[in-house]
Amino acid sequence: MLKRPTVYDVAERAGVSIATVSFTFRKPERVKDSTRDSVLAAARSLGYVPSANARGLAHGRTGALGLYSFDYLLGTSDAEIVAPRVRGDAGSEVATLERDDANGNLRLFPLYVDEVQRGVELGCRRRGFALMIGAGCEANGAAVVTDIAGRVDGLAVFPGTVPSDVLSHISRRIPVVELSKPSHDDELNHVTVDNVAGMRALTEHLIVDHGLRDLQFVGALDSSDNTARFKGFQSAVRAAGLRVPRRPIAGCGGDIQRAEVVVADVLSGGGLPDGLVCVTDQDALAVMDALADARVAVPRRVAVTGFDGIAAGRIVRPTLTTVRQPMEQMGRTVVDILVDRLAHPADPPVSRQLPVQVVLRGSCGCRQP
Amino acid sequence: MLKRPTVYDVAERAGVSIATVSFTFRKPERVKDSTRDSVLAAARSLGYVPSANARGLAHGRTGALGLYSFDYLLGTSDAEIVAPRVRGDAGSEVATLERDDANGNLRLFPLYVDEVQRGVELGCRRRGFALMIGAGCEANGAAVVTDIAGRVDGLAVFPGTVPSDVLSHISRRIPVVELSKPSHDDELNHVTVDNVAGMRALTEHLIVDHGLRDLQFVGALDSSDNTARFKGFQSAVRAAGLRVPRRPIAGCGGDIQRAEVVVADVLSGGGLPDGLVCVTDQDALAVMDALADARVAVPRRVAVTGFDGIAAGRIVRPTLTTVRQPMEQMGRTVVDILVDRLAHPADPPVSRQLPVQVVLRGSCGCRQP
DNA sequence: GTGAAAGCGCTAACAA
DNA sequence: TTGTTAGCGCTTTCAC
Repeated sequence: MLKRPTVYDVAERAGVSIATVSFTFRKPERVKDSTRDSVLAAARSLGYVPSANARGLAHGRTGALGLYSFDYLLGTSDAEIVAPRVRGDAGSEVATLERDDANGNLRLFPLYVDEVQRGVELGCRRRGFALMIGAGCEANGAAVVTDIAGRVDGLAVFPGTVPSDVLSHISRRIPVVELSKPSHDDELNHVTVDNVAGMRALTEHLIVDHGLRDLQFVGALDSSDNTARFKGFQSAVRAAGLRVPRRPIAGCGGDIQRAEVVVADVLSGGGLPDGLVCVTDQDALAVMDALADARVAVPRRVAVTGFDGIAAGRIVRPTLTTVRQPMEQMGRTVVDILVDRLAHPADPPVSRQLPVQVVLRGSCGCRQP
Repeated sequence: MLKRPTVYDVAERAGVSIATVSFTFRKPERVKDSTRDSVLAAARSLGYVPSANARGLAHGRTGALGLYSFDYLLGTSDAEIVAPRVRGDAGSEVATLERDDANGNLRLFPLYVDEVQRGVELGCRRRGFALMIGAGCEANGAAVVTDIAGRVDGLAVFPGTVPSDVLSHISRRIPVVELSKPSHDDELNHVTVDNVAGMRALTEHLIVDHGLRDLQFVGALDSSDNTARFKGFQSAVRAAGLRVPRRPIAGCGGDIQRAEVVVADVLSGGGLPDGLVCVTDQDALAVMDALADARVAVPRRVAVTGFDGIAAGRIVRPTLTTVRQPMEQMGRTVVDILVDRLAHPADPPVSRQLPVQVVLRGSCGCRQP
């Protein structure tokens, strides 16, 4: 392990040339059986593992795809790091936890990004690509994503994670898919969902089936996804002849502290509306938490809805009415696009829009909490 | 994008040598300000992204770590693939789902491997490594893992995913951590948990606090983790002076069909024991499902317990009593070991054992279902 | 402060 | 069928 064996070592040991070693691994059928056997034997005895790095360099392709995502994990749970025990440490004690509440204690994992990533993993496997994943924060984001871009044949990024100039820079080198953004006239490929139609359908449901009249939209319009959702909301409200909120209530990004502020503002301000239509599930879950703290019954006194369809929405009580994105399918589609782009580099960028699905659960009043 | 720009292109454009270009990116302080500016400008106008591949080759290190895991994802949900709509496709309809049961419908994601992977991701980020992930099946496993091994500086694998001869082969090239296996006298590093103590404590709880006398162990002894858990179970039963089952009841690996067979066997065989101590949460969840189908009340007529602490155990009713592994911490520890090995290649392999935690919930009778 | 040149480990013509 | 050889894009002494 000190000096990693190379083709040269194997060739020498087997008494052949390096080309023959290479052939033995890439096109085994082209070398004589006896040669192959001796090369394989030499490789085995040496512990030879071909360097995909060098191969990629020579061949012009790395055979890997990259995925760059949010850094929402960072700083999660350093507190829980405990000094690890050494094996054999006498009497490694076992702690016992007697209370473990499903609701509050449950982390939101898997989130939207996790489920999309899962789809990407599936896609890569199916297409025979390795997957390189990374995430960064504002500070080092550009550096990290550029690093990854330098390692792969194609890259997928979540929206809002990479400055667009960095992205367009990268896309001159390799194909890039940006998730959840409409196609500008840019050189990027896109995978989106129908945010407008989804949010419109959900809002219509609140109005038509539950007879709600006074609806407010909660969430920051800091992404095109969110903006489109607000448009869908407005359009449904307008079509019903109701008063159309000009602006959303500030969101909380899933942060419970900020959700409490939001709820306090709503309560002290114009009073409670009939429904709070949240821009994401994470916003909605935080808002529901804050409402519970404020003793406001959901859905009886106010309906709450989300958007995304993350797993946690099925777990909370009341269960969360939402619009589900086909997250895994989005991930697979990303890979399909990238592979296709690799095969046809000259073709113009593509944009695929996937359908969404309204999921009616407890928080809108459809089912018993 | 057709011809990816290289150092040569940048050097030419900036009117400097390739060494200067390289220096500009690696040691910016060593080039004159004006030179750096012109190189950066050239790089920008060309869309230059350094090839980490080539750098790795020249430098001898890739700066990436690898994680190889189960292929439990494969073949998951191809059925749900729908023809994607093209953007602008008029009236992308929105389906509405009115029933969405939390229990049955919920996928088990995130599983044990997902949570460990999360820890690995965190660790990589903290240590400045990229992460390459992959998984394979029996058929192509060796090829896939070798491919990954050829791309990274260090590799982590889940137990039972890679034949040990392949692993020891790889470990001659790069440091390898195998999860959840005790240290043999091998050249691999290991991260384990205290399976014996955990299962012993859980079993004691059933005996002492719930007064259960007739306990059976459910699960295949096909891994050292599982074997250790069985040992812990036996040891607690023996210490209590109860009859010690010589062999476990065959497990089901989380498969509901096979769980039904297991439950049918138990019912038709010696009759229902007081408790079914399952080797993993997935086994336990499947067994609970099968028991529910057979109208056997848990925990009233039989207690059921698991091992791992996956998220799904908090969601099912009754909630699952189990032993929680510190999965995220295991992932972080894996990275720590790998990085350390890279820094001190001559040191002997290490083994870290992490503590576990008994989590008392509904399925043993501790809380209301 | 900058350039020339020798590799890093492998692939793929082209020759033999 | 196998060997020779010229790169792939970058880093890194060592001169200048």
